[in-house]
Amino acid sequence: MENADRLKNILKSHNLRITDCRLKVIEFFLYKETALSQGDLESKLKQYDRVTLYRTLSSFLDSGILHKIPNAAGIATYGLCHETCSPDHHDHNHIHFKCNNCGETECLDDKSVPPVTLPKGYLINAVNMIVDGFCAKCA
Amino acid sequence: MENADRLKNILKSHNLRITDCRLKVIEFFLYKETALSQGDLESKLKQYDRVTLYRTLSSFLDSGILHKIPNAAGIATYGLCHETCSPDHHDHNHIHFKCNNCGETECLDDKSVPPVTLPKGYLINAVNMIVDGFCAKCA
DNA sequence: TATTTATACGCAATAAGGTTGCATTTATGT
DNA sequence: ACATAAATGCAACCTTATTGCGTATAAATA
Repeated sequence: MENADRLKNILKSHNLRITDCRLKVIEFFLYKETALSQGDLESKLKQYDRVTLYRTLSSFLDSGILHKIPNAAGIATYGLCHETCSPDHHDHNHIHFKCNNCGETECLDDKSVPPVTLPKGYLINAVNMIVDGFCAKCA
Repeated sequence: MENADRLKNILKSHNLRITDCRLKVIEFFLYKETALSQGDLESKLKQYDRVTLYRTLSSFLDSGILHKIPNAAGIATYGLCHETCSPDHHDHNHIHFKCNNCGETECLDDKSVPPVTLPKGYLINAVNMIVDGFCAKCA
């Protein structure tokens, strides 16, 4: 099946070994289309150890498959990167949206973050925008 | 001393009892002028129990003295609210800046978040912007 | 000012998230 | 098929987050 090949190619292109756990995690992200925390993975992929999932997320973060999404809850959440991201260069300019009803966080890939200026002397590395409210399904 | 009165008035105006711990916590926020986590408070205000500090932060959050600042680290951090904030209505439109060198997060009260538009069907409650890079001191 | 009472505090305990070390298993290059 | 570097699972530990409960105390009231 070509879908399986697609998943494998994502790993290959990021120089990661192909393992069941990694394939399942990527598949889950692609299926959900929302930001996920380690807890989300643990409850859905019970066949894998907490630590394995933790290290899977870490390796995906390092290799540019996932990016961390800031939130106020104090729980690390992750979103899928664009194809254009690599370990040394993340290129994210989209808005993150958190729904206060269903609790899901999603990457609005079509919505780019407006330019900002900072006070004199500040150097900008990256800009993150998190909007909360009600998503299209919950509004 | 009038400074003490200022601190007490902040508590009074938010309908909170005046206690040593609460005064010290507010004083610390005013002094630091940066966002703080519970861990920051614990290491500086060792005379109070962790739980007391935890509940102090909670009550300040509920009463509108503090607001939570999203971050990618997975640790809850808090910033002082404007005078205009109340329990039922937070009015924040400033940019948060996280320095990748000194690690401090600050509220750039003078810098307002640019307006954003979302896809059809979305309802916006609040917009949070976190910029990271190097602050004026570390650049 | 003394008394009452609702609230805050400190301690103990627990849950959950995050992280590391190590022995075993497995993916992949030869 | 074999060798080896990497991934996994388990145990363990640390930090942060959170609740219950008895005691202490701020502030309302008499």
